[in-house]
Amino acid sequence: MAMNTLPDKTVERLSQYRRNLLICDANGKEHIFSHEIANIHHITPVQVRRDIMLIGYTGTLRKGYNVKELVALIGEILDNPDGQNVAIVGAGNLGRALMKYFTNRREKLSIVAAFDNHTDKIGTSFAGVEVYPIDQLKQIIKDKNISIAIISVPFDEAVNVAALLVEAKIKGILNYSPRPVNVPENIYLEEYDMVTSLEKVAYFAKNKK
Amino acid sequence: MAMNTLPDKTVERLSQYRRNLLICDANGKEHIFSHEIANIHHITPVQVRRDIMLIGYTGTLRKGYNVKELVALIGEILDNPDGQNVAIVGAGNLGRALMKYFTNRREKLSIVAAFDNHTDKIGTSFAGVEVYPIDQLKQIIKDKNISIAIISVPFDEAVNVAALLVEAKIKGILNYSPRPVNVPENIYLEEYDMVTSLEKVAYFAKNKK
DNA sequence: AATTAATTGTTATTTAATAAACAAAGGTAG
DNA sequence: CTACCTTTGTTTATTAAATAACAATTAATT
Ligand SMILES: NC(=O)c1ccc[n+]([C@@H]2O[C@H](COP(=O)([O-])OP(=O)(O)OC[C@H]3O[C@@H](n4cnc5c(N)ncnc54)[C@H](O)[C@@H]3O)[C@@H](O)[C@H]2O)c1
Ligand SMILES: NC(=O)c1ccc[n+]([C@@H]2O[C@H](COP(=O)([O-])OP(=O)(O)OC[C@H]3O[C@@H](n4cnc5c(N)ncnc54)[C@H](O)[C@@H]3O)[C@@H](O)[C@H]2O)c1
Repeated sequence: MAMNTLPDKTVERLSQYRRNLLICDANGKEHIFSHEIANIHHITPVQVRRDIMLIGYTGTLRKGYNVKELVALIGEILDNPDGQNVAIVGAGNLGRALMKYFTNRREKLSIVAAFDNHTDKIGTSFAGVEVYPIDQLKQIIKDKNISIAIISVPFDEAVNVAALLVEAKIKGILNYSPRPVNVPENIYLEEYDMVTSLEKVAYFAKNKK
Repeated sequence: MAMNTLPDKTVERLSQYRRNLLICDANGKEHIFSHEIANIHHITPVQVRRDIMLIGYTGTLRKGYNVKELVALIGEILDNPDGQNVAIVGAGNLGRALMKYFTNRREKLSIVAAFDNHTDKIGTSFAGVEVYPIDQLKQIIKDKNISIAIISVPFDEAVNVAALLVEAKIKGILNYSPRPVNVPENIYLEEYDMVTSLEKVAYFAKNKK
C-alpha cells in the first residue's frame, strides 16, 4: 500500500490536489472530474488520472472522484500516521514568516522548535514556536523527535548548519538558503532558491510580447 | 546572441552558477573547472559543461573557465541590459521578508513598489520600498515601468490580484500563494508553493533509514 | 619526442515526465 | 433497444532532461 516509489512530480501534485480538494469539500462539492482538477492546476486531465491511478484510487464513471475519499487516500499516501515534527534553523525574517505560516496548517506536520545563535532571538517565540540556542540542536531534535528541518540561515552558515543536522540524524532537509549543502544519501534534501526563481521569471519575461 | 530558447532547467542552473561564481571571484579565484562548479551544486561536470556550451562560452583547456568572463556572459544572457523593475503584491510576512531580502541584491532587478489593501500597510515602507494602495496598481506599474510581479497575498485573493496584473500588462509573475492562477500565454508564470515543498520532504523523509 | 593525464566540447544514449490514443463502462436520448 | 456521448483507466508515443561516451587538445613527464 505504501506505494514506495511515487515519482517526484506526482508527489508534488498530490499535495497540491489535496489542498484544493479540501477547499472544494468545504464548499460542499462531493464529486469532481479529472478535467476539473486539471483546470485548477493548469495541467491535462490525463496527468491527473495518471497520478490518481498511481496511488490506486478509482473514481466512478460519469461522476468522477469522491472528494472526501480522494483527500483521505492522499493523506494515507503522503502523511505519516503518527505525524512528523519539524524544526526551523534560523529565526530571521524568512524563518519567522514560515513559523507563522505553517503553524496549524497540517495536522500531521508540526513545527515544534526553532534554533538561532543570536541572543536577541533565543528565548523568544513566534506563533507558539520557541527559539532555542543552536548548541542545543542535537539534544532537542532527539528529545522532540524531530525528523525534518528547514534551513533559513544566511548563506555562509548553511553548510555548518547542515553538518549539525546530519550529526543529529535528521531525515529530511528543506534548504532555503542559496548555498547548496551536502548531505549523505540517507537524508532527503530539497533546495529552493527564491532569487533563482525571480531571475528565471525575469529571463523568460524579457522575451515576452 | 539572445539564445532565445535556453531550457528551463539550464536557466535555473545558470542563475545558481553565477551566484556562486561571484563568491569565488570575491575570494580571488580567477579560473574554475567544470568539476569544481559541479561539486558546489551536486551535479555532474558534464551537466555544467553542457549548460556552458549552450550559452556559447568556451573555457581554456587545463585552466578551466575564467570566472569573471563567465559571470559577465551569464549576465548578458540572463539580465536585461536596461534592468527590470519588480513589484510585490501583498505586504504581509512573506512580502516584507522578500522586500528586505531582494533589495540591492541584483543590479538589474529592482523591487520598486509594493501593493496592499490594508490601511495599516499602505503608506509604510520596508527596506526603502513604499507600499501603495492596490487600486493604484495599474497606474504605478505603468509609471514605474514594472514588468514583473510577485504575488504574496492570501490564497483567496490570488486570482483577483492575477487578473489585475494581467490587465496592467505585466510580463512575468512569480506566484507564492498556494492557489494556482490563470494567465494568458504571453505572460510568463512561475508558481511555487512552500507547503508542497515541505510535504514532499516529509513524504520522502518518511521512507528513509 | 613520445607518452600519459587532465580537461574541454559535442554527440549519442538513457531515463523521466508529459501527452496522446484508445478501449471499457455505463448513463442518456432517440 | 440501440446508438451515442462522457468519462475513466491504461497503454503507447513524444518530448525534455540527464547521463554517458568519446574525440580533441594541451600541459606535464619520461
Ligand atoms: N527573507 C527572504 O525573503 C529570503 C528570500 C530568499 C532567500 N532567503 C534566504 O533565507 C535565509 C535567511 O534569510 P533571512 O532574510 O531570514 O535572513 P535573516 O538575517 O533575517 O535571518 C537569519 C537568521 O539566522 C540566524 N543565524 C545565523 N547564523 C546562524 C547559525 N549558525 N545557527 C543558527 N542561526 C543562525 C541569525 O541570527 C538570523 O536570525 C538566507 O540564506 C537567505 O538567503 C531569504
Ligand atoms: N509566510 C510564509 O512564510 C508563507 C509560506 C508559504 C506560502 N505563503 C503564502 O504567501 C502568501 C502571503 O503569506 P503571508 O504569510 O505573507 O500572509 P499575510 O497575511 O502576512 O500577508 C498577506 C498580505 O496581503 C494583503 N492583501 C490581502 N488581500 C489583498 C489584495 N486583494 N490586494 C493587495 N494586498 C492584499 C494583506 O493586507 C496582507 O498584508 C499566502 O498566500 C501564503 O499562503 C506564505
